[in-house]
Amino acid sequence: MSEEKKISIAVIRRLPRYFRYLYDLIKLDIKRISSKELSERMGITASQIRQDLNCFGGFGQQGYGYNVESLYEEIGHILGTDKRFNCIIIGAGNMGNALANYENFKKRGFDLVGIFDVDPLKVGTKINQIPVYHMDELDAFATKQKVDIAMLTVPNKRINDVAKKVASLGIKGIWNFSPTDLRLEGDLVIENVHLSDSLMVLGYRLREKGF
Amino acid sequence: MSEEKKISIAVIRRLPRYFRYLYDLIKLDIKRISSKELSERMGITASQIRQDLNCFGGFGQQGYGYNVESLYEEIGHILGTDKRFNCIIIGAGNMGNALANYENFKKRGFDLVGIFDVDPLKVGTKINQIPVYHMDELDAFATKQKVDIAMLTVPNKRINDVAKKVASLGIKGIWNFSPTDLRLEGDLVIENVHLSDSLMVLGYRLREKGF
DNA sequence: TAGATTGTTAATCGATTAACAATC
DNA sequence: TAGATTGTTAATCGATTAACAATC
Repeated sequence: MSEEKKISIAVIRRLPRYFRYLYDLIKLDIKRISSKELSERMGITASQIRQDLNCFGGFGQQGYGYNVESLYEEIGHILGTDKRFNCIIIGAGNMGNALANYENFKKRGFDLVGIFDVDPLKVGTKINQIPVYHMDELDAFATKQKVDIAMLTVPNKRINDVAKKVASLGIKGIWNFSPTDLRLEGDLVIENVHLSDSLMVLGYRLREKGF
Repeated sequence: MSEEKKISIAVIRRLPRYFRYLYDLIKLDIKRISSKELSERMGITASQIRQDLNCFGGFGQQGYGYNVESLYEEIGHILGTDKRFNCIIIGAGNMGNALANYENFKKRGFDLVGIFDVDPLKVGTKINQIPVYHMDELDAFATKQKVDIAMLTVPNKRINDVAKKVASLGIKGIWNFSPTDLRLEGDLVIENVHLSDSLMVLGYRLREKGF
């Protein structure tokens, strides 16, 4: 009966940022850091850093601060960079291409195992050494090989059908690049990357400032 | 001495989402909608919708609800979809390519006017009919033509220099695709799209659920 | 007019910040 | 030991939700 306190999504979304800053500190050969110093670098409060980290454990030491290397490893462990996920990309257009060529994902534990599209010109080719299959082959593929995450870069009008298909195959994670908010049965985990939304907010903030 | 109440960023970030849902309603030929109905579609509370919209004005009518078409236009106006921004892409790699081919941006008021890279094989070509210039030409380009937004898809190690350059040219908006958090002098507006962060959060949430 | 639904104020909730005792 | 800085509790702040009078 684990009595875990639920960690808020706001905290979780800050973890990759801590992870990045700690990595930079390692490269700068900095061995230890206080919440105060880190707060100045990151532009957040020291209080928030200590609160956030204490959701997961007492990684620091009074009077000393945090050991950069081991804190980096702890956060990496929390984020699961030591675990591996099998990923597929559905939609071999420009965005799918960009994702397939993004080398960092593998480093973070995300292995691209297949790319799917309906275009006969693309099917049978490879992108960054990963084969492009026809969508019709997805069922068989997902049966043979465990797929954890589907990265969806299909045209907006196809997104709902594709997402439904993905869910039906038991794939639990969706990284959605279409502007549509997916609403699916079951306990899937969906992360949206709404690029247009981000750009429109940029536009709003620019005009708000009078530019 | 305008006594405007400051609108929180949380509200602003929800606007594009309202905008999308209203567009869908128009396509469904729905003429009016109450905050209650909309809340059910969007999976948020009716209270929040009414609070959000009232930051900008009383767009509804008691006993009736909101006129879909005119609310869509109001939010579009707030988001500035009727204004135009000149944009450049710096970094003609896979992600730059994907952005250059993203047709939706123009529809939302964002005009791509140039692409910049340092690769001599790319300079002189066109991507989606937009010329690729050498980075050395950026100064002259920005002098001749007003540039509002720079979309940065350069390798991480070059991001700080490129951002500094962009800022020095008086470009006020940065859409940053590198994992680095930019810290710049002056009153720039920066929107970050940290893809790896998003993917790592997806990984965390998957493991949290036991997948 | 009666019913519906907004606009808006008040209550609640959660997240951030401040403070400080614990302790290295 | 004295100084520094954490871990953690308490206070504050802001965002979300509830409630309801205003009004179409």
